[in-house]
Amino acid sequence: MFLLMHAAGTVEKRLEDALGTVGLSLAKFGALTFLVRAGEPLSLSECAAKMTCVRSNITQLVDRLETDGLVRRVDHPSDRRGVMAAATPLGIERQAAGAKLVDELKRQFAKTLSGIDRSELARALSAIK
Amino acid sequence: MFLLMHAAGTVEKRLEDALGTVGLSLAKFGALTFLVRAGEPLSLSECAAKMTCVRSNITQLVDRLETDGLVRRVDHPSDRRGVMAAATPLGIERQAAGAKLVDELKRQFAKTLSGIDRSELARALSAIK
DNA sequence: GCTATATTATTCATCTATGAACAAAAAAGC
DNA sequence: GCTTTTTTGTTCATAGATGAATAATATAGC
Repeated sequence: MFLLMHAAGTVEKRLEDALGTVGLSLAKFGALTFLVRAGEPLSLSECAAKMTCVRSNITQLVDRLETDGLVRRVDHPSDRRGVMAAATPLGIERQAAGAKLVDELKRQFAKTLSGIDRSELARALSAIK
Repeated sequence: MFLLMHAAGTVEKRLEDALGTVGLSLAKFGALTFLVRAGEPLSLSECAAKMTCVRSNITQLVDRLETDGLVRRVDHPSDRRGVMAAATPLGIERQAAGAKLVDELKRQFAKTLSGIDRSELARALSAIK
């Protein structure tokens, strides 16, 4: 159990370190990826739902992304309460750079697990609910 | 890779929830466990080293544990800079309660993985460095 | 149509974690 | 012995996450 948590922590740290070289954190990269993939502005509530976190977290995350110039807030067209977030061109670019690094890590990760039955591993991890 | 992180997150949340019922967090339980097992006051630097975290983190964690009455600070006998932390009787009690819950979760965890070759899983997770 | 209830984003307080800067004290170097 | 360096704990700023409380606006109920 603790081995699992430790392994995940190691992977997470690697991800953070890699993303750090392009000025991103895992949280920022995650949010940015959702926005880029959506291709259109998403309401902050949608973001929170998709990223399974609390709305106040998104508020702050978008604050930081906006400060970085990677995301901008847009008024919701029909709901005056609503605020939407959209990736800026710089945000799209940065996300792509991050995705490249993440893919590279995925390859390394697969290599590390070369001697292992990966579908079995996936089955084990999926069983944890 | 993300499956691994997600599984770990799930386990962690379960741990936090369980420990929450006795007024502990994973961080507090971890620190408390070190202190209880040591059986004697440990310097904050030792704590940081053993828990592989930064000293300022320990300062704050011990602050909170002290507020909870689970730990108390003791002057270092020979080094006037030094501060040591010791578990209080209440801290020892609380740690035991937490340990019980953690053991229960371990059992559940093992059960969840009943159809799986656990030594193989351990090997896979250990390979991640 | 107007009131009661929901939802939306924000703010605030808290927890956990990191790293930089700092003051006090110990250890090394000479 | 006295200076330099290192170590020790704290504080502060920052990031990330949660949950409670709040104000503004939508939506439901009647």
